[in-house]
Amino acid sequence: MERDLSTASVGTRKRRGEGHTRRDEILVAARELFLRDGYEATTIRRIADVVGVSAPALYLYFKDKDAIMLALCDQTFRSLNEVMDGMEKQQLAPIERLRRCGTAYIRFALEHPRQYWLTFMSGNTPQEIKKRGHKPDTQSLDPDAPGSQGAIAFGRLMGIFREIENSGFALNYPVDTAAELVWMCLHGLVAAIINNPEFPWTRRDVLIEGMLDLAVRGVVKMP
Amino acid sequence: MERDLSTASVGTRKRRGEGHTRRDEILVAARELFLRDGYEATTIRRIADVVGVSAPALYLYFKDKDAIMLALCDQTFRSLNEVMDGMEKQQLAPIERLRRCGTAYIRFALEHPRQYWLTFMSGNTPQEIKKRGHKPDTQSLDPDAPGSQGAIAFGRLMGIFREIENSGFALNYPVDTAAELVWMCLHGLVAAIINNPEFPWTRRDVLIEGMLDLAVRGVVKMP
DNA sequence: CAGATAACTTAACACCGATAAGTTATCAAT
DNA sequence: ATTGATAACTTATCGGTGTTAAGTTATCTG
Repeated sequence: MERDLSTASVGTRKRRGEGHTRRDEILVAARELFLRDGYEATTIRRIADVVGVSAPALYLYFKDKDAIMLALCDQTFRSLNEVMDGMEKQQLAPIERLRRCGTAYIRFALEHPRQYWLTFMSGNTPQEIKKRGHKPDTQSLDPDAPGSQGAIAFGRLMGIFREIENSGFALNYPVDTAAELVWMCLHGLVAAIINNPEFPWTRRDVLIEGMLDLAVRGVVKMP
Repeated sequence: MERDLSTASVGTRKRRGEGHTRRDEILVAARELFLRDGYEATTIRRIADVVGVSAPALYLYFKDKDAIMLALCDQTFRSLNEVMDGMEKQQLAPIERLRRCGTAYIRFALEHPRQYWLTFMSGNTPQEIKKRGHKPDTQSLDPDAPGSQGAIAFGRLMGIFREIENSGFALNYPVDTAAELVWMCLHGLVAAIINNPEFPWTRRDVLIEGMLDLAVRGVVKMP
């Protein structure tokens, strides 16, 4: 019924050193299925079917189902970080940068709701992310450690607030508090939408713009 | 190892008209297990064990596992609504009422974090809650219909904004959008704290007060 | 050509939510 | 007091899940 996710050259066993290519095939298949059918409905066996391999074979490359999801999250957030990188290279007034980064953050979350849910809302967030403080020493994180990309993205958002402070804007709160409040606003928006996608929210773009206005206006003292 | 959730008089079959008491027993047991072990780890069989009946017996009282969850969510909402009711009886300036309701909401969430998580953040919220619209005509809802309590709670929030508008304040957004934005702010705050309790947040009371300020100031046009 | 071993498969386990079909206790009416 | 209906259950089972153990096969190295 949906056997169109077929991979080229099925039934072939990988040669000696080529296991990692199979790993990549698994990730490609898993991403497709997770996005199409959701986490619960995507089973190990189905992923294996698409790859063209038996179910236990996946355990050669991943510890368990969650590890596959985690790897996908990392890939996803890596791309968010690239977007943020691009934003950081542009020369912008810091407030404008905040708005754009906020928009990018929200957009990204809404475009990858499951990954966002898993890394920021599941409560199963790997401890490495949780314990690692914010003011997160972006440099000190191993960017290849699974689960670290989410923390890096988060840290980058926080960095913008330091920049705002350094460029002489008056804030209604200490930077830390301001950053936390604004992030909580953005997170609240995407969390609500992601968790209740069928809810008849008012127009999404209005909500996004409104929340950004509300957050910036609430935190930055406007002259 | 944890057989201390035992119900009094196990092994007894209910008399003819008393099925509903069994239903309540199931809900008590389910709540305890869901809160302690989470949604996935709480199985039909385990609930049945605690209640002291066989697993299929639960299907006499609930359509499926989600229906149990739905009933529990409703109970939680109901108690939140009772708190809100108390707030509505006091005569207050509408903006002050908004602030107090917000505070009550946050306090409720932080005092019952697991229940809050289960109801608002688990992602397992049954579909009936999701589908039910807001703009909910509070009167026209049957408060006993499963899933209606959430809509009632939301409707109450919108009512406050209508009240604010009627008493001569201008809003930056239509009432429904305003209500959504403010709720998202509050939800973002409690969601962040609940999900990352170990995170080195700045002072909690400052965050709460700050978020309320930010939300009210962002939505109500101040003269 | 002979191990060694990476890359797999088959079989199975313990569990899950859910259903079908049978059983038992309790009631109302005779 | 007996009967019959039926509410309140139980047992057996289904098709599925994630995961593991143990065996197989193909490829590379010496």
